[in-house]
Amino acid sequence: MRIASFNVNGIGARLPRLLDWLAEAKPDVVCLQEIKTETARFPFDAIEDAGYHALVHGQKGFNGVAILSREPAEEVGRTLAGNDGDEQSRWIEAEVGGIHICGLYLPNGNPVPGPKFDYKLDWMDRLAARAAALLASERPIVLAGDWNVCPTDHDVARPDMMAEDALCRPESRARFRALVASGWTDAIRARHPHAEVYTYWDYQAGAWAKNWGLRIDHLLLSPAAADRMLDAGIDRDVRAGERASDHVPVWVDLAG
DNA sequence: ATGGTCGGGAACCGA
Repeated sequence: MRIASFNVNGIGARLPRLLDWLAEAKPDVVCLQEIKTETARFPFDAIEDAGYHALVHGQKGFNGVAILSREPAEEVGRTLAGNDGDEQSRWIEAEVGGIHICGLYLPNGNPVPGPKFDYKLDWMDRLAARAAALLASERPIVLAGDWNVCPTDHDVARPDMMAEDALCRPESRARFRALVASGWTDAIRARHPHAEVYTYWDYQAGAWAKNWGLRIDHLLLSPAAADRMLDAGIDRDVRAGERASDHVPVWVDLAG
């Protein structure tokens, strides 16, 4: 069972690229981030024609997440507890094929310091609380998405340029590290412990051509899911396509 | 050197 995550950066502009990738990669489940559209405007017909069901938590213009799946998914929720005033569409949870899937789009948090960074750190604390509750279930769980956290300097091409960025700040990294230490497996890093792996290259300044990338899209596995991991990787070639997203898909294969 | 490039949606904001 292949479970993937892909920040498409606008489903409207990216639909042809997404359909190409679905046909080629044939994932069983895909968490999408930054669809940047209202739920009602999601291209359900095109996704269904491609063979996928869709659970969509949209938002006009910004954010927005979805879970695509070959077999129907049962939605569990679309809010991350802990802030009733949070209007941003960044979370969706579902059961698919015996796996508990959480699709997340973690706040960027720039500039630092400021209210956006405070929101990011608070969001990470809320995520940690939900993750702890899920972990206690001892079920196979995947936390999949754009985490907007670059876990270590090994995960960024130009750590000197990014040192003050919210994606690399110690406050962000400490929360990510604590989450992993609480019992989750960072699937990509577990399968590629020493390799240079990036999942995002900025549109600006020729970052792709210079391979100035970041690893910020992650798949965290509960122990029951990690026990079933066969492989994990990224589809790097997607970044080179016409009208590409600035992120590439990441995926994990679980036995069964 | 404070740029450089996208998407959404119609002037900028967010990344």
